[in-house]
Amino acid sequence: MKARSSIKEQIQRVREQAIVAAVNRLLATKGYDAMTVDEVAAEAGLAKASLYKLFTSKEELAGAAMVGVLDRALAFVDGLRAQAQEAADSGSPVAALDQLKAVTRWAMQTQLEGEMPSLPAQNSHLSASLQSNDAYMDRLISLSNRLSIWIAEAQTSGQLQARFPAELVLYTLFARACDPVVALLKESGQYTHGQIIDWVCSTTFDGLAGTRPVA
Amino acid sequence: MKARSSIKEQIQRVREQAIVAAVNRLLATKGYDAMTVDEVAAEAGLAKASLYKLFTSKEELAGAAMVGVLDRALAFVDGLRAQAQEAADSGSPVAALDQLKAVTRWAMQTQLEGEMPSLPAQNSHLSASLQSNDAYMDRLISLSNRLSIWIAEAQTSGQLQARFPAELVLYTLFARACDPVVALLKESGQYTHGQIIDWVCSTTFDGLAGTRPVA
DNA sequence: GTCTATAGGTCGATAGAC
DNA sequence: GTCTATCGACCTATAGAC
Repeated sequence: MKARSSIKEQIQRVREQAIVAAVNRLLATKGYDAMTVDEVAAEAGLAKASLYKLFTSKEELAGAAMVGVLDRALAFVDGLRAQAQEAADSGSPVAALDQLKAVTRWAMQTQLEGEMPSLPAQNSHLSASLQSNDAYMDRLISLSNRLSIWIAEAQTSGQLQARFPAELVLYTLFARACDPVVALLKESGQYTHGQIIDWVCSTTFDGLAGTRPVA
Repeated sequence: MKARSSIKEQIQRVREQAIVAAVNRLLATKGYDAMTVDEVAAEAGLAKASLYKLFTSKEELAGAAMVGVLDRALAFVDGLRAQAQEAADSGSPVAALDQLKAVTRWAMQTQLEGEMPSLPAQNSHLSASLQSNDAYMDRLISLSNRLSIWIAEAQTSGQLQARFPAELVLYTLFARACDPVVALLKESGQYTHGQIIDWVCSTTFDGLAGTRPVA
C-alpha cells in the first residue's frame, strides 16, 4: 500500500510540475489576465476538471508559478553564496555588488528565455491572494533577506549609493527582473541576448548618463 | 440650427473629456483588465449605452486615454523646447540631458499624482488595436522623435553613454515613466513625492552604483 | 435593459486498476 | 464488482457590446 501510494504521489507530482511549467510559460508570454485555465490544462495535457483537483483556483496557479521562480532564484543565490564562501576562504573575497549584478543578470537571462512569469503590478485581488499565500511569502521574504544583506554590504563599502534607502535598491532589482525594456529589445530582434543583458544591467547599476567630470 | 448643433457638439465634447478623464484615472489605479466599462460609465456619470455612442470599444477608450497623456507629454516637451530656445537666444543653452531629465521627472510626477494611465505590456490584442489607432501612433511617434533628438544630442556630447543604442535609451525612458518602483515607494508611504522623484530619476540616469575609483 | 460570449469553476458518466 | 481517477459536458456570473 505504501509503495502504490508513493507511486501515485510521484505521478501527481509530475503532473503538478507540468502544470506549473505551463503556467510559467503562459504567464511569461501572455500575462495573468490573458491566460485562461483552459489553456493551462491544454498545455499541461489534462482536463480542466483534473487540474482543479490539484489547484483550487487560477490565483493558486499563479502563486505556484511564482513560488517556482522564487525557488530558482533562491537556488541561484545560494549557489553564489557558496561560491563566494569558497573564494573568500582562498583569500579572494567576492564583492557584494558583483553578487547583486549576477542575480540581476540571471533574472534578465530568465526573462529572455521566456521563463520569467510576470504578474500585473496592479491587481488588488491577485496581490491579496499572493500575500496570503504562505509558500509564496516565505520565498519572497527569504529572497529579499538574502539580497538585503548584499545591499547593506555594498552600501557600507560604497559600492552602492548609500544615500538610497535599501528598499529603493531592492525594489529596483525586483523591477528590473521583469523590465519591459528587456522584452522590447528582444522583440526588436536586432540584438543578442548577451548585449541586452549587458546594456540593461549597465543602465541599472551605472545609469544612462555618460562619464561626467568630477563635479 | 448651427448654434444648437455647436452647443450639442460642445456638450458631447465635455462628456468625452469626462469619459477620458475617468478612463485615465481607472487605468492609472486598476489597470486595463481590471477596469470595466460599467465603472467608466459610472465615474463619467452617464449610461453605458451613451458611452458606446461616443466610443465603440473598450480598446478605443484605452486609446483615447493614451492619446490624452501623450498630448500632455508633448505639450510639456514643447514647453521645454520653447524655454530652451529662449535660454539659448540669451546665451545660456540648456543641455539635452537636462531636458530628458525634466521629461522623466514630469512623468514620475504624473504617475505619483495617479494620472499616468498604464497598460499591460503583454496584451497582443490591445497592442494591435493601439498600433492601428492613428491618433495614438501619431502622438507616440511625435514624442519619440522629439525625445530622440535630445538623446542624439546628449550622446554626441557625451552626456549620455554613446555606446547604448538610442533605442535602448528611449525605451528606458518610456519604461521609467510607469516604473513600478515609483508606485511601490509611494505605497510604502514613508517618502515624499520629491524624494521618490529624485531617487528614481537618479537611479535612471546615474544608476544604483556608488562612485567607484577609476578602474 | 438586453443579448451574448467567454472563462472560472463544478458534476456525473466512464474506464481502468485491483 | 467496487473504487477512484479522469474528462467531457455543463453551469453561471461577469462584462463587453448594442
